[in-house]
Amino acid sequence: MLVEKEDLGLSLSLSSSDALCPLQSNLMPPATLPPEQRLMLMGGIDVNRAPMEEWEVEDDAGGSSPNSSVSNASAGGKRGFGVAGVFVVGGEVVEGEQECSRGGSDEEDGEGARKKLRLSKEQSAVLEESFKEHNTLNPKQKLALAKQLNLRPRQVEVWFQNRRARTKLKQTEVDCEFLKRCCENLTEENRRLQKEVQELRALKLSPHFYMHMTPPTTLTMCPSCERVTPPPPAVAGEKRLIARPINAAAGVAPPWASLPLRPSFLDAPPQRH
DNA sequence: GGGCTTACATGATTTACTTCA
DNA sequence: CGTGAAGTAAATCATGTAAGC
Repeated sequence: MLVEKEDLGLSLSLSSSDALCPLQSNLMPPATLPPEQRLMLMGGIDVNRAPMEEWEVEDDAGGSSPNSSVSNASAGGKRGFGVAGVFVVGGEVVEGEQECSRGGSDEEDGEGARKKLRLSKEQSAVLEESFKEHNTLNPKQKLALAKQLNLRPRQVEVWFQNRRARTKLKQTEVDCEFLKRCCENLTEENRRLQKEVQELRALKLSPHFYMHMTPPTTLTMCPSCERVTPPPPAVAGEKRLIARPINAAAGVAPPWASLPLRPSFLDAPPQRH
């Protein structure tokens, strides 16, 4: 869904703008407005509305690890949880309680099958904002957010897990693109330098080479950057071999010049809490 | 216009691992 | 040091939606 890509700023396609701004991929603004179509489909109704009592009880420990399955939605079969409220089923608004279970389970096909929960625009926006502030949640924050959004803490937790995973995936693609471009530029640079070496060798074999060569004393090298400062401008008509900074010839930019800002792999690894 | 297929987005689950008390 | 709980990443599944035919 194209529009929802924008919602999360998580388009996995590597558009040129993505490649140019890799470090901002995590900071994409949340979508201000999802499509009207979606709004119509959702009917402006929060399909995930769940009674507060459910999660307030089930998340008593403040944590809901996927492995502590007794406390989460996977209890009782592969997945199953009741959601009371208003639902959109087959395009119709249905009111009441919906038994939510894995669609693939044997006993749940047909009308009783769980509709996939979709977070509302507002819920997604709040989660996005929260994710921008901190991409992990402590139990307190999780509970507060769940309460604010009328979701179960487990849903908030899952949302953050998925968001982290997909952000990382996106960043990995950006990093990959960065390295690819780096490789391409270095290959090009290598090709250019080899050509230059060939030309110099050809010149060296030429009998006039030393006559046209600038005395080495006119070249000064910066000790820090190891670049050679060119001598004063040549007299008009005079041809000289001039040492110059790499890539200064032919207006060739250095390999890194056209690359985006620091990719994520140059940053320090994230600290675990 | 409706049905079918396909691709994609995304919520949810499972498993393995790490950290910490 | 061994153990269990908690948290997370990674892989994967399942479902809803849009687009193309």
